[in-house]
Amino acid sequence: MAEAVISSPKRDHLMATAWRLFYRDGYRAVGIDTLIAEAGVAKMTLYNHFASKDELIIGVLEKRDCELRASINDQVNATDGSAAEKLLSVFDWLERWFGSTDFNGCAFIRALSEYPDPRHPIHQAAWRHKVAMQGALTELCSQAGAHNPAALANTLSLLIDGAIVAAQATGSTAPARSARDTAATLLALAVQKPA
Amino acid sequence: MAEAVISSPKRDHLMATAWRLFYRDGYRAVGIDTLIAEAGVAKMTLYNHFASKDELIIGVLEKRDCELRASINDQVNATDGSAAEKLLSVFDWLERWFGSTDFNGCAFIRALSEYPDPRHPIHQAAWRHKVAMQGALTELCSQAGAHNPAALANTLSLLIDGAIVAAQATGSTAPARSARDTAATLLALAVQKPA
DNA sequence: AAGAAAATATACAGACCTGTCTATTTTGTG
DNA sequence: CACAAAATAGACAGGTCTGTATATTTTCTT
Repeated sequence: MAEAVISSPKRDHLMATAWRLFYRDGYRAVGIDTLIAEAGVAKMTLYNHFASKDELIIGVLEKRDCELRASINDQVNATDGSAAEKLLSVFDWLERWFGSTDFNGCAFIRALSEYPDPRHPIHQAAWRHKVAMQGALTELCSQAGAHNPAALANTLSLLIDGAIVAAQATGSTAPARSARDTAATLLALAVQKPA
Repeated sequence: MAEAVISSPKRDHLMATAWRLFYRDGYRAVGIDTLIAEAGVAKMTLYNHFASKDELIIGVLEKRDCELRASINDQVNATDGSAAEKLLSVFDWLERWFGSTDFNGCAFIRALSEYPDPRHPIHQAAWRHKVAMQGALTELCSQAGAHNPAALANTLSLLIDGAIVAAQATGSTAPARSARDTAATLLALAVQKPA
């Protein structure tokens, strides 16, 4: 018995294919027929695992949210040195991401773009990811000794999202370096000064 | 004779309606039939003025690019005070924008999101806007006395785009304030120090 | 008022969209 | 082996999509 239904090979394979196509081409741009053809799966298999395309998109985003945060966490844990160095290593992670061959911007920013209505469940799923990321960043800022960790995390979030957009627009990894340098400056100020 | 075709009432009206719908709902989400119904115009009128939906989108983006830069320019010129204050007034402009009822994120970031292929003409039109904005920002940074105006403008761009994304995700104007505060700090450092 | 240009309504092509239904085959388990 | 669950192919419904064709009417200019 054990939980059942929560995971199955077909379902996982469907989610992996969906992620790849949605991230490459966009959510509205990829149709169900394209998706199942690429996954090599019958249409009813998809609709037995997901109630609708929107549910599939939300599932993909939630899975990506988990993986992303786990990956960043690994990077931080693998970084030796001070809490400040750990925090800044997030920007090294960014730089590697920007340089990867399939980098195509942030799936969550793109979801916000394609589903701008705040009441739309996909919009909300993307928003939840942003909140979770801010929370993780705040924790890192706190450990790095910032006097106002939430405020610093908030500002670093702006830098990160801005860098992602710039990297997507230009195809360069340089924005990660700019963001990292600025983050280092801001962190130094946030540790010494209360505001 | 005089130039002809470059502007006409129908064409302008079509572009205005297209802008409103595309910005509200997304580029792929709005169909031609919806568009012409909303504009109260025959389909052939649209296709006599624009070769395709993509051309219409590009036209809308280019018009928006002009208007946006003109609006920011007005804000800067209307701001009395030092060059630094003029530069920072861009963030006041942002805050007003975020607070406007029809704010829905950045049309260009959303275009990048929906048309991720760098070879796509819509993607390229959005990219051109980003370049133009950086140029204008660099000029302002230079006048404000930054030792490396391009570098500062680059960083401020990250803050601005990050703030736009955050404002879109949360529906709050607060990111403009965070970005402004950080910009003020960075500007002060960039004026006194060479790097 | 006459002729040219622009805009109109309408139908159409051909493709794609999400989601459902059914009947059959495969797969996994006791 | 036998039974049940899962996956399959394929058709189908009812829309929507972009773009074209055509024939008519309106608008502008001279």
